[in-house]
Amino acid sequence: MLELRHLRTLTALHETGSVSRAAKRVHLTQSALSHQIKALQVHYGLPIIQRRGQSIELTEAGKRLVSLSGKVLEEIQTAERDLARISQQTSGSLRIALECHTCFDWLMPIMDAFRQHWPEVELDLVSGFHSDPIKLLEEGGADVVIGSERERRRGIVHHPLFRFEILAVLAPEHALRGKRILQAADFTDVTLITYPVPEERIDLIRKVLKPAGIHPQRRTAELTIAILQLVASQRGIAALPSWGIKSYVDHDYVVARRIGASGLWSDLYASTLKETASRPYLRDFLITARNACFATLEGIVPLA
Amino acid sequence: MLELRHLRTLTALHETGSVSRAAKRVHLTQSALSHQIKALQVHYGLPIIQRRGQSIELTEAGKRLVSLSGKVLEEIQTAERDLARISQQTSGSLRIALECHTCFDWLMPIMDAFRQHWPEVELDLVSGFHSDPIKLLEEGGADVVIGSERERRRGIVHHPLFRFEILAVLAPEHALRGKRILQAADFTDVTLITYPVPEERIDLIRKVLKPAGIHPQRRTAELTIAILQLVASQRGIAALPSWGIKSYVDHDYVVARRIGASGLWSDLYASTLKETASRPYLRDFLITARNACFATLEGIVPLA
DNA sequence: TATTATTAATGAATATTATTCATAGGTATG
DNA sequence: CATACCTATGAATAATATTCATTAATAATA
Repeated sequence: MLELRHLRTLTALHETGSVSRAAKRVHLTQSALSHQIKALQVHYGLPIIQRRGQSIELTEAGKRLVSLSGKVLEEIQTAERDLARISQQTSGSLRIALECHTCFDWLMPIMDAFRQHWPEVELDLVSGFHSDPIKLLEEGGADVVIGSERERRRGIVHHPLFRFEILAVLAPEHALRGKRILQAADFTDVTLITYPVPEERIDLIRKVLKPAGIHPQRRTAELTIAILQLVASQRGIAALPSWGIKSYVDHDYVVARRIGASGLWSDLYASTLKETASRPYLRDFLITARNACFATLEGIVPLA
Repeated sequence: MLELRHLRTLTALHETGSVSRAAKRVHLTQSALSHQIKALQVHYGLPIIQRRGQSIELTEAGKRLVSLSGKVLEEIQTAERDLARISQQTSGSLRIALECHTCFDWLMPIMDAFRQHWPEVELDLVSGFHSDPIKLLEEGGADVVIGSERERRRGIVHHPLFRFEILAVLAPEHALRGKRILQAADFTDVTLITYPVPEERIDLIRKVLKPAGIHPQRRTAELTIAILQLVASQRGIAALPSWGIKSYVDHDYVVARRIGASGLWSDLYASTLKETASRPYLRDFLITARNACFATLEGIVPLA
């Protein structure tokens, strides 16, 4: 018999186009999903997915179920928001401090949706840079910090968002374009174009260049698009999340290269005080954020 | 985590107003439902139901979930109809033969809904009386017979619908009104008002009066309301399903009395040929019919 | 008012079912 | 042609839902 678990699987399947990726998304094994799919197909006497070589494709029946799933899961979320409202603790503030510049891109639409769902909650972005953002939480200057730290600290909870890859971005005519993978040494004589944040905040420098003793020149820009313009016009190399540059790469405005053999990856967490973590609107924010990210950002991977 | 099973339980709970009755409806034990409810309440940190003496009441949270359930289950049914259409076998005929006169009352709205959901299926009522309605199926004169027989016959499947009680209906001033329960002997000198069908088709006669050797006078009428008019004007007693007369009893137009200590009950089945039974639109018809009946008719009980 | 019949809640035992593990076979890629 | 992916599958295991047995509470009945 059909259960919500199946619907959740279906959407994951639809969004990832692969059983194993979908499995990661719903925190199960590939085998579990395979069995689920099998059961559904037997139950309805219809194929739900179809192997397309390496990946899979949803059949007509599968797509119909995905559309069902979309509606149903959304209705459930709305209902659960109402339940949260019934149980009170529904008003409060959600001031978000962003450690990661590019996160603006995906955060905006989520914030818009959130404002609609939780009109009673005061939603804000905390601007400016903060050397110790976690301290902000403790001092009450913010309610959530979105960043990549996961330092264990009592009273603080780090909610995993996702893992993403940071790629080097070069002009299509750049001398290094021939290399499939860039190593630390390749950055010796280049100018690095970054957001205007301290060095410790830039993963490429902290995790790759500094350990290798390399200190390239830096030039900063506020906006992602500005950074890409500088890159395209040969002023230097940038290191940006794969999902932030996809459309530019697809249009050959710039090219992207992996950094190091297994790539440079970064994990994103939403950190809150323990007490904030239990607030229903915060939980809803996290669920929505994760869903939206997995639905829109390509190439990201779920975290434990 | 919320699953469809919980939603199905919730609606049953809502429609029956009792955990044990709801349990029967979804073919589980009372204990199972009690555990489900507990789990939900823990999960949402909210009470879902509230004891009101003997029976229960849904809390605000519970009602919200019921409304969710309604929407969701309906969407699922629509989706499953679409799946059936995808898998073909979607057209055909559904000619219904009615053994039970009163069934018109609940069947009509169901047929209307069915026509909308399955425009390709030819839907009809087979009129007239048939001494052996099952024969109709075998001869291809009908696709479903709704009646109370459950004679085992190869190639025929009997799908249980529900069990209902047949009550004696009297005028409020009738001499027998003082008795809580009527026995066979009470019918000795009364006129029985029935639909114009053979005696073998009238449960009261077949199961109660004939075994007791009592043969009361009969007078017939085509419509339920006509029968009730005759009863109200003291022309005799009728025996009708409890759900068919409820509103008349509530308005004191007539009074209803149980027949025999444990009541006179009748089971309703929808019988089809084995091959017809597997058609998706037939399955959908059965599910819809059962749901609609349990939602509208009071005092009916699920069958195995 | 005592008695009986119902009804719901609960903990422990059981049955069922989902999930994982281990593995095999298929398909791209270099 | 080897390697790295992917999916499918049967058996073993883990998880969980359900039942069983019992208690407490409430309503109906004598």
